[in-house]
Amino acid sequence: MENLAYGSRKRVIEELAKGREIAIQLRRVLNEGGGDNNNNNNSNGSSSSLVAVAAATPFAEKLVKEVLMSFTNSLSFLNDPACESHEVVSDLQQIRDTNSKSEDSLESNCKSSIVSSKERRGCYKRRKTSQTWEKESEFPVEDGHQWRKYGQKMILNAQYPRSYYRCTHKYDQGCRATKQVQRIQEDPPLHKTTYCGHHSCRNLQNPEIIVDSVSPSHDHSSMFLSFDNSLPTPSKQDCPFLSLSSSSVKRECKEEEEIAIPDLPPSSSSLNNDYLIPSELTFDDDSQRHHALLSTTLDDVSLYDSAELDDVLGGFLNEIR
DNA sequence: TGTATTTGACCCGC
DNA sequence: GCGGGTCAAATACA
Repeated sequence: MENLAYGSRKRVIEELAKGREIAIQLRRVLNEGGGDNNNNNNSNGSSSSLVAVAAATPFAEKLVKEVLMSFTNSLSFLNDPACESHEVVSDLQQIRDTNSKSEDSLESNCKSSIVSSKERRGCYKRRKTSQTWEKESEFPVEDGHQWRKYGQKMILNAQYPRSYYRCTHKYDQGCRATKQVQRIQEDPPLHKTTYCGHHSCRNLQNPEIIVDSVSPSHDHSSMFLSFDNSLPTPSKQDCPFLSLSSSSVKRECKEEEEIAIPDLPPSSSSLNNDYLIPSELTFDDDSQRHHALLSTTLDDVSLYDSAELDDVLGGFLNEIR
């Protein structure tokens, strides 16, 4: 964010602020419409709240649509090549190219294109420091993704070896996500997991949306989202990037659910369809839970219960500022 | 037999 | 030159 030109940065802040205000309105609407289930547990509460929710839904949809529009605009501003960090461009470009060029890049990264398999050992282009974030937990965290261990090393001044994992779909889907797990201490056991890069793969094992992030104490530059693109791509009628549709999507509430600023798609000028940012709005009236789902053909971002929107957007603003 | 893990070698950034 | 990240052959496992 530090690299943002002042004008674009201002616009981003304005858009996010606008989105936040709209989200606050939305929260009120949803709460008034029966979002507060705890107060509607009497015999008539459920049906009446459903009616209220149904009545409020069109307006709520409109509000959420505006929220999503704001986010989309913000993203498009951030996609301005002048604003986008070199790092992200490079990283995403590599992701984009991976599927079609994985073999080529492997070769091109070698000093010699004609080498034996034995000589190719260790022939790779080490990624420059990319966006990372860390989690500490008593046990290595189950984050819903499939990982394959590809290395382990003793680290200087570290008591325990560090394990290296890559996404199982590195080769079949070109996913470049990796993580490192290192035990920090024995008793009580404590592991630090460092994630590097985000998943561009479909997570077939666990289709639910996983949001990886950092605690507030972490540097915001390392904030990241982990996405899942297993959901259908909505149309893009409402704006070049945005559309609304309806489906039923439920999200499991996880203990460590956090929302983070996603890394950005390539600049809009170079966008191909894979990187457009449509969005999807979901209202699950039956369960009286409200969700808005932002999805991209590459990634999906899920939001939430209405009460979370304020926090989420407020967090975005704080991060920007 | 196919897949995952282990482990030493290799390469790159600092 | 050193330390850390990745590769890939060898090995383990289901």
